[in-house]
Amino acid sequence: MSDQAPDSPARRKPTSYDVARHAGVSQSAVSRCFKPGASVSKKMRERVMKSVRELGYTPNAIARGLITRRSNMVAVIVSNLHFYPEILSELSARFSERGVHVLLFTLDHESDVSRILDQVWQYQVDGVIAAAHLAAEQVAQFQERGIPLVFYNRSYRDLPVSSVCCDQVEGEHQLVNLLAGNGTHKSFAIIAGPSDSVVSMQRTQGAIDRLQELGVDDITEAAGDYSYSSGRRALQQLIAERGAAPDAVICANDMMAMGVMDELRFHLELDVPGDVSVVGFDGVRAAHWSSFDLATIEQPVESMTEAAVSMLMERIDNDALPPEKRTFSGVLRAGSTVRGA
Amino acid sequence: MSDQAPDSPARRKPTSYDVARHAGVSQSAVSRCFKPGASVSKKMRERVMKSVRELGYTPNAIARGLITRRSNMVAVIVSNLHFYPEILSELSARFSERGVHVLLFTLDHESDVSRILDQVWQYQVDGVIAAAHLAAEQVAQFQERGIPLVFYNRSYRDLPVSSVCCDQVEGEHQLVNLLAGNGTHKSFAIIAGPSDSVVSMQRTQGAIDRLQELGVDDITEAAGDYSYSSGRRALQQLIAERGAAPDAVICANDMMAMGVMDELRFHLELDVPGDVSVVGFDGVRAAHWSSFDLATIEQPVESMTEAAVSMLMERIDNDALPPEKRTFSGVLRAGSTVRGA
DNA sequence: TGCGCTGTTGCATCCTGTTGCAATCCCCTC
DNA sequence: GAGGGGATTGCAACAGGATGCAACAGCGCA
Repeated sequence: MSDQAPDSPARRKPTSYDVARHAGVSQSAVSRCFKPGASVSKKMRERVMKSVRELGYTPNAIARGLITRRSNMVAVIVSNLHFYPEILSELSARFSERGVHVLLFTLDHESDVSRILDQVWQYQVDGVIAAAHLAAEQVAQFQERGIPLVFYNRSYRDLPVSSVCCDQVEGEHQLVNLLAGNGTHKSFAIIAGPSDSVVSMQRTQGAIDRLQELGVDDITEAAGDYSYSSGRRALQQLIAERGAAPDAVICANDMMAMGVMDELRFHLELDVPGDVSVVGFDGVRAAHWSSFDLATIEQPVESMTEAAVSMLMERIDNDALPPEKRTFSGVLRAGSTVRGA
Repeated sequence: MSDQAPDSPARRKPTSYDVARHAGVSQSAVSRCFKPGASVSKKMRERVMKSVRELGYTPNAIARGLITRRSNMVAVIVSNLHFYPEILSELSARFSERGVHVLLFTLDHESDVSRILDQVWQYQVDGVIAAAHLAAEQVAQFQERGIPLVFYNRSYRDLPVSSVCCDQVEGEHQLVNLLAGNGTHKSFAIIAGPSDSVVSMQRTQGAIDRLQELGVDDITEAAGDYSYSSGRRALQQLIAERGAAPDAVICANDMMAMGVMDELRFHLELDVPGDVSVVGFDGVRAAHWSSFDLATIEQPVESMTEAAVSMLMERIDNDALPPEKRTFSGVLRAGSTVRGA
């Protein structure tokens, strides 16, 4: 009588009720067969699973999430500019091991943040990893709503939030020590990232402080946006300002450092490190390539992602855990872009 | 009497019932205030919204998805190796414009696929973008379940599935024409990607066919895994086999081409393009850098992602739409790695 | 055979919104 | 003031599975 073909491809997906009817048991029995550790006899489980296979049943994670108040999803918020693909796939893999799924949010403009957060609340995620800048009142909303939040590679000195970072200041000190080791560099330039980036601020300030400790006072500053081309532009601007290239350029990240290297070598006909030394920060893949072999600080990405994931999961399982900041030391990679190193 | 502090941070999130009670209206009225185009009087909407603000209510997308059978989530499946960050953020942004969220799945090993698909079914996603290889029977499951699927940058010649591709064969023809244009190249090498990559197969076969059309018969082949270092290794192996460097190296993607360039220039002391010409495929950012300035085919990433997203959305809204394959032409970028070009 | 204990199972209710339908309201017209 | 019609609003039935509690089965032991 029905006008729907019994095996039409658009037929309704089977539910636990369908399975229960087919197996001649109650719906709750079916439910229990999918709950690890539930009290189900072997006979019951086999009977149910047989029907499950025959009907092609898959539990509905949405419905489950509604009643358990656990969606098993976490949001990962990344701002477009500074995102390394490795981190994202690393995060995704590690969450996946724990049966948790990643809902991805990318930010084009900082103004999107509140719109994004609205979405985050709606989707009932169990927790959030933020690799983007949030305002203090936005951070406060997480606390109000009881949603665990872990910052990745940025920390808020005066806010009680969890974060995983690489020690930016220590890293810059290592780089400056490498540069200053043999006294061949007199003038220094620093190319910062975007002015609203706390990480850039920490890195550049770390470098400046160490330089000043060592008695250097010829320091010029410029800023880019973390991209290759912005590194090149910043260098041009810097040289226009100074009238000559500095002895060493300290860049807030590797991308800009590689831009600087290419500008020096291919457009200004200067040798790296013969004429100018260059250092970066991050340890991205391309920095290892023979074309660059850049001196940089390698962030321990694996340890950092593992830490971020486990911190978040712990806080999802136990909401009484206080915020915690974990800082990892970066590893100096000397490369061959520093004169005399 | 309650032992729960009234403003404890862990208090239950307000639901539409709480809002309704607070505003003195029915729960369905609250629901309608969040449904665009629903019949709600201005007075009612204001009254409800006032309570919404006062209680800090956010609709629960999970519960909504349960009844509407639309989760407004799509799964994006990427296999680790060949993924460009740009594509992912591009996809995420375009879906976001349409109010759709991205659930990210990354594949480490091909064996993960069926486990991943299981997760995909459970999460009731409205559709799937796959930038990974699926077996024919896995593709069939999508049809059975009525979940729209669009492949990104890989197509199945003999399967009725939707896909968005760059024309690999045409692109290779352009590259070979560029190389062969002035008759200075006699011997050619081809570095393919992994053997299970259909894209790599198409690209290398496209190049070989065109070379043979032009009467070239000195062609050596090797394979890498799409990575920079595998390009270098493949070149070494190739030279060991031939006894000398070929006149031109055609690489299945840009990463390997850059590896080849670096191996040639920095380890074999050969000039590019003076001694050896190199071409890639993809048009990744680094290919544009002055260090490489690689001859390659630029995939029209924006058009392709837009096409993938709109194809998927159309099929989510209308499940009667037949599969469609869309192929975009790549744009030749001459660069400066081809002798005499 | 009867009793108590442990391990299973089913019942009923709950989670949070959405929506068809019917009741109601408001305002205007006659 | 009564009647009519469209716009609003509320009621109640879902969507699909989780779970506390009570009922019950099976088994060992007296």
